[in-house]
Amino acid sequence: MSDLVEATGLNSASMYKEFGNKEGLFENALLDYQKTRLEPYIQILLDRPGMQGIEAFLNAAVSRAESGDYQGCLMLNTLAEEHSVSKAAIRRVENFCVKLKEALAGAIAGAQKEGTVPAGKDAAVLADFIICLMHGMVLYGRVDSHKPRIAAVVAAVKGALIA
Amino acid sequence: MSDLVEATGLNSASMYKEFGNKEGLFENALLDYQKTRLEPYIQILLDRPGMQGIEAFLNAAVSRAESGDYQGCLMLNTLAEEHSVSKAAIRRVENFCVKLKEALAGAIAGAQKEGTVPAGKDAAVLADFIICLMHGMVLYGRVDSHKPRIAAVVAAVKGALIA
DNA sequence: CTAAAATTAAAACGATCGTTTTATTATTTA
DNA sequence: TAAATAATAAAACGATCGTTTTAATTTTAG
Repeated sequence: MSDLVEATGLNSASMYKEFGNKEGLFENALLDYQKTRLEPYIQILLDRPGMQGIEAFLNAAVSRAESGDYQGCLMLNTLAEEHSVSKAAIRRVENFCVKLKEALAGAIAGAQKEGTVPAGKDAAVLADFIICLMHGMVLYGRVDSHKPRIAAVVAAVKGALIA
Repeated sequence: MSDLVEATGLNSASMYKEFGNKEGLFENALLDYQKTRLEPYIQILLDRPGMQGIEAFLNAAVSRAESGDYQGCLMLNTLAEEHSVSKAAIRRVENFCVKLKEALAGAIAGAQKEGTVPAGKDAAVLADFIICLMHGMVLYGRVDSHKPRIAAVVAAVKGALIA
């Protein structure tokens, strides 16, 4: 909170009046982050539910992670530090993951209708696989710069989809 | 520290005498965890550097994660909560990941000599891919029970290896 | 312009945390 | 057994943290 007071120039009393407490403020920030930063990526999948949308989604996520000012994903960092955030914040992460998984599974199902993904595959399993890899990139990416790894991982995702 | 005093029945002064401070104690615990809990899995890869060893490694990791008393991996949870542990602890995680990656890449190279993995693949990239997925399972597994997912992810790993 | 409401700065609060100290008790060593 | 060493319980420390209060200042409304 003292960091926020310093960084925002706001008064602590003002923030407590607006958000109730530290947890409320964080939950509010996390929701805003989801709506403004993350849901546009989901929208790509909803707008183009097929292989084209999936590729656009992956490319957008990758170029985001590769951009110079990328500081990490607030949503997944919240999950990583699960035990020091509120239950409501974790529920928000879960809610987001479900949303993403549904959008991805829908796009994969669309790709199956197009014929770009084999019909025999389970779209939900593939979606989980992709999300699992994205989580892995967040966590394993902390070990050292994951930038050289991203391309290989994306290639693996596409390979898993079409193989 | 107060939790440890309660849980161990030891005196705080004794712990400070033995380990210096909280960080030192944690680093010691993490090293012990690596040596006793994690390195046996690496040893599987070193003992049998081929597809057989890789499968044994994956099966061991999976059955560990699926066992009822599994509480999560201290090594990867340390990475997840990066900002609240010491730099030395993070260095330990990095050191471990490098060790694991080398063992995995060596086993994959062995599998390539056997012919069970296509010779054209980059063993280091495949190793990174597997480790990335394991990290993902740790993090994404927090969203809800990942047990139903594990089998699918392992299948994806094997598919990526032999495809 | 004046009164009410909101915002601010700054201090203070109680709680917790990592750590140290003190005095006592148990263990080892010679 | 006596002396030295180690371990213990318990209190106390300074620092930090989330939060509230107080009093002054600014903004808004009538």
